[in-house]
Amino acid sequence: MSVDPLRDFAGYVLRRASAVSQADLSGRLNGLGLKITEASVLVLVDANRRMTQSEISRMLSIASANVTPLVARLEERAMLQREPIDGRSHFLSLTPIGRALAKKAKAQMQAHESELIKHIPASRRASFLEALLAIWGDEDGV
Amino acid sequence: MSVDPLRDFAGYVLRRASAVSQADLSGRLNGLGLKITEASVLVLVDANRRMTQSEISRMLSIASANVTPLVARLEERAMLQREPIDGRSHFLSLTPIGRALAKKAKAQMQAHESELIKHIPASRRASFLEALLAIWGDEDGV
DNA sequence: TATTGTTATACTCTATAACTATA
DNA sequence: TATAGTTATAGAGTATAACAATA
Repeated sequence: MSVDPLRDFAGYVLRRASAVSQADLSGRLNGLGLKITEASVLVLVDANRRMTQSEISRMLSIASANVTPLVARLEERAMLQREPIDGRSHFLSLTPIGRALAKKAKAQMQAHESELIKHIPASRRASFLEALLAIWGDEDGV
Repeated sequence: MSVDPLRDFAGYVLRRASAVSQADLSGRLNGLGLKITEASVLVLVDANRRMTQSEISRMLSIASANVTPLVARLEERAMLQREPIDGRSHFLSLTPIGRALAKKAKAQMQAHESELIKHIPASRRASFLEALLAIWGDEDGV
């Protein structure tokens, strides 16, 4: 049998765990015809009125150049509307179709979540989440 | 300010933490002219004699179709050698150049690791790693 | 001057199908 | 039949530069 020196690195294990997790979520959302980023945008816009693309860009850390085609595609599919507020910005809102999908997407995220944390003793879930947030939070440092 | 309902999902936070972590490691390896997957292969082959591409494929969960160009590029750059063992398999080994780079890559991974776990209280590191391994491990479930 | 949004482009990683050759 | 490796191709996500319009 072979040795895996990478298993000793939390960074590597984090990467692999994230890949497994994403594959699961991706499969669940596939049934709704949504990619992970698309579902994220729907859930985010559903929870906030008066969101702009630049806010999505900042909150999801997606380069604004990549938000444009993402939002455009959701608009094409009649899930989302754009209402001009000044000459350059638009408020985003969901259509009834978009709201229904956001709800279903969130349900899939919840189901995914349940499967995920099932593998962690209940007493350790809080500190697990805390650790992940600490790593995420230090975006200019880690 | 806007609400972020995604922050409540461990799966989402896991994804974001992994992205931040990978960006850091990627930057460190960039100084060596290596991508994360390339460095992973070098470290893995360095730690094991008689590794084949299919073993790399399984251990790193990289589709064999993607291992071919990855290994080919390392061979082109004189970091790695392939020795035929039967008509279809090859044992991989590092050249002196590859070994030197593997060592440097591992040092960067260690440095990355130190930065990463700095954000987690020492008493919680073990259970954090355990949780990630549990998520990773259940590849046919989560 | 800074911000919003856009276009074009390229890179990294991953995924699948179809194939050859060998065991 | 199963395995090792290859080729071609496509998709998802991310990144940057250059730009127009607006604040």
